[in-house]
Amino acid sequence: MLSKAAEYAIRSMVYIWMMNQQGKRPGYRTIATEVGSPEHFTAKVLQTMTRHNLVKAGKGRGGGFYFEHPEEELAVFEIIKAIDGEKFFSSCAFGFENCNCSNPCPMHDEFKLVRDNFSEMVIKITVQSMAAKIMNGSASLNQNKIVSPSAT
Amino acid sequence: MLSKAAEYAIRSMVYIWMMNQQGKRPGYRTIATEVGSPEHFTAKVLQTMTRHNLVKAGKGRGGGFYFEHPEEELAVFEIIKAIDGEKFFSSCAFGFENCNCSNPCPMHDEFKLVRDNFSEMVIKITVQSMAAKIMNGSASLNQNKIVSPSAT
DNA sequence: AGAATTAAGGACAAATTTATCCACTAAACA
DNA sequence: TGTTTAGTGGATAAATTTGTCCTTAATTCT
Repeated sequence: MLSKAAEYAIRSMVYIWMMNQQGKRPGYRTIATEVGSPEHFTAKVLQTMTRHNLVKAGKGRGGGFYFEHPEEELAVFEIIKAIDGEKFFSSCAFGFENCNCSNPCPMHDEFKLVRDNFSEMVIKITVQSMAAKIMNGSASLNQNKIVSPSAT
Repeated sequence: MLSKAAEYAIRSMVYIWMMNQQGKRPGYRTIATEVGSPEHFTAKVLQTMTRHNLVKAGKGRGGGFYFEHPEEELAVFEIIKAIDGEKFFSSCAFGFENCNCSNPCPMHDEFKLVRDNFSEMVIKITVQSMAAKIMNGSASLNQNKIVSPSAT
């Protein structure tokens, strides 16, 4: 499971990208509200994003977050690495510090498959591909925003 | 990534099973030393195991931990569930509380594959299958116990 | 029964992650 | 230049996970 920080980062980045498409640069308050994350913690997480140059931040009036090159695909992989480092992609289910083929834990081979599977997934999924799903209605950005047709 | 508690639990259970095969019932002190986990925390983790009836504990002299039915395969799945609950098997990478096919997050389909992959893995891997690997030398129980042929 | 041994359980402490607050800086605009 | 707006960075707090300690209960052996 990803950390809360990583989850918020991913959601925020998708939201920023979508708003940029509409010519808007959302601030962290708006972002937090829209993706359903704690405001100040989201600000911190976005600082990490800007420090890693995954997104730009403009200060002052008319500022907010934006992608310098929105057409360049940004993989979830990069976001996770910026927040949590590489640990997800090299961790051992048995808890070995240095689990590898030459000194494997008893789950190494099998767990490596799962891990590599996960890596492939987060490399393949991008901010753009997620935004596309949200925009065509096949996925949502914020769970609290369910549009129930039979709501009272 | 699993919690430390889950990692220690898995390692401990394999160790207990292997010692039982030799007619021994290790105590938590021995277990902690042998699997390289913090002594008292390991005791706590083993309490969880006994409460879930995954292993038995005998008090007093000659006591220690043991499997009542060592021939019954015990999947890692059961150990993880006892420690961390089901969250690993239903969690959402995007952070949705209730992510499902009818209201999916933008990573749902892909992440579900990874998750199911992981579930299959931990159902397939058992205490016995891991012990077998350790006993035939194709895996180790404790990373610090590397037997280097060229050691000084 | 008494001593020794071993797990159980509760209280507590340290470390990490998650979350909040505030003073500061940079930018835009009047 | 001054005011407003918006991100930055440091300090702090709350919550959770990880780890320790100590007393009690159960069991065995003498």
